[in-house]
Amino acid sequence: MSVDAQPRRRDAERTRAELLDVATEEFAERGYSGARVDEIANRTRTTKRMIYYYFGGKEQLYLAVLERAYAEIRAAEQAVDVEHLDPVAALRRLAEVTFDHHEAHPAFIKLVGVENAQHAKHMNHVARLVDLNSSAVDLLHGVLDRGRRDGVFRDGVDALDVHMLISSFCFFRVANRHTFGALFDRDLLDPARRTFYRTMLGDLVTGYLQEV
Amino acid sequence: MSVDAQPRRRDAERTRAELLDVATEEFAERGYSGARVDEIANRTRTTKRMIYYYFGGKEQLYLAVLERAYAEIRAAEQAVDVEHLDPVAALRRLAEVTFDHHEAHPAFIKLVGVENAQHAKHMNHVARLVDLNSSAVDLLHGVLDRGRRDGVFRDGVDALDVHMLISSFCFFRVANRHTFGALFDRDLLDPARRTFYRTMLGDLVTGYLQEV
DNA sequence: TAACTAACGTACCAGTTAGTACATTGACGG
DNA sequence: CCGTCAATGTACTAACTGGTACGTTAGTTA
Repeated sequence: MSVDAQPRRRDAERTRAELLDVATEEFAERGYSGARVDEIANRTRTTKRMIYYYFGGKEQLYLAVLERAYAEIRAAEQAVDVEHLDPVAALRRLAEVTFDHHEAHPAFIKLVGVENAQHAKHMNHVARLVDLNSSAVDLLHGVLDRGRRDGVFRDGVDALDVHMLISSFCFFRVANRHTFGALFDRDLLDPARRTFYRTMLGDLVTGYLQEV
Repeated sequence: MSVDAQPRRRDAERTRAELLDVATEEFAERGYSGARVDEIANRTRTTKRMIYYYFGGKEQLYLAVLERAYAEIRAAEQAVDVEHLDPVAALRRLAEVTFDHHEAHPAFIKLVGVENAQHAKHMNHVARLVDLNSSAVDLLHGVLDRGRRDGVFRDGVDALDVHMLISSFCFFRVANRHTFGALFDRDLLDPARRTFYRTMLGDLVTGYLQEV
């Protein structure tokens, strides 16, 4: 049947990774209950049997997908060098990195939505995610502190609230793109408006930190 | 079997409404594919048969749920009297109404997420939603115009972008409550922080409209 | 009060889906 | 080159799930 009847090659790592890649797309696109293990398997070069062999079941596969997705985004954030920038520029930079990452990883955004739809019940089983994420806020905290000492930022602003502000803006733009587009006929991801929204976010955040 | 073997009462409107209510919860909680028609029916005083009798099927029931949810939120928004407030206060008021509504209607927020997960493909079949929603932005547009004439708001700010800003903040707080709580150990819906976030949103929006 | 119909209930079916029993094969150590 | 086992493939199944055929009943009207 198959034209390229390649002799079966064995590569545990590749099979595992391939399953994770396809499962990420599938869970992001169809949600947890909407995703089909058969469909995931069919889109790889291996079979459904391997999902159970490597992960144990649909739920554990989902968990592995979630864990890897979060690990990736936090790794990207950690790569940002913010020390050599003045506080205002550093804050803008952090906002922009989040902005860019959300735009570049829609599957991750969707997974966040999927996990929230399930009240984040799986996430609690992935304790190490907490460490990863708190480091993201630590970075922000440092910048705000520095800005306060320099007198360019006001007092009493919590880093976590700033993080929430940035995330909410970036998240909404990607996650609710479709209903927003349907209701208001505006594509929030239109490349022509990208720079504008990126700047708008920076203005918002720095503006908030400098309000009287 | 049934203790209260009440003689069967017939009430088409009530049966329909009950199905809609339960279906709203079910679709919001479990998503479109996660929701079960049997489960919806079991949680009402009627049977699955009635879903097909009144709505035609699972998909049409979902559509009816979506339509009603949107109609309700827009009706609430229209009730806001904004004319007698000065532009800054009016803007704050609009933001607060959105804030309150998001908090009071988590099921609606979840439905928005569910619909986006499906690329808003159902929403396009509900054309009249567009009218409802554009009126929400018209209100905002009027306030911004008035503020510009009074010289308290700067030029070049689009009402739809302000609407997006307000929505993103309110939406994130409700929709991503669970992952945010799991990762950062902060409940965004904690009543003790409610006033703070409500004020923060007002500060953000008015601050953005007054930036240099 | 008989006839009629909207409203409702029951029992079932066909297709789907997560999961598994069991057979097979490739690669590697000795 | 052979034994061994990790890795893989095939063929199922039990449970679920949306949908429906068909019968029944409450309320209304002639």
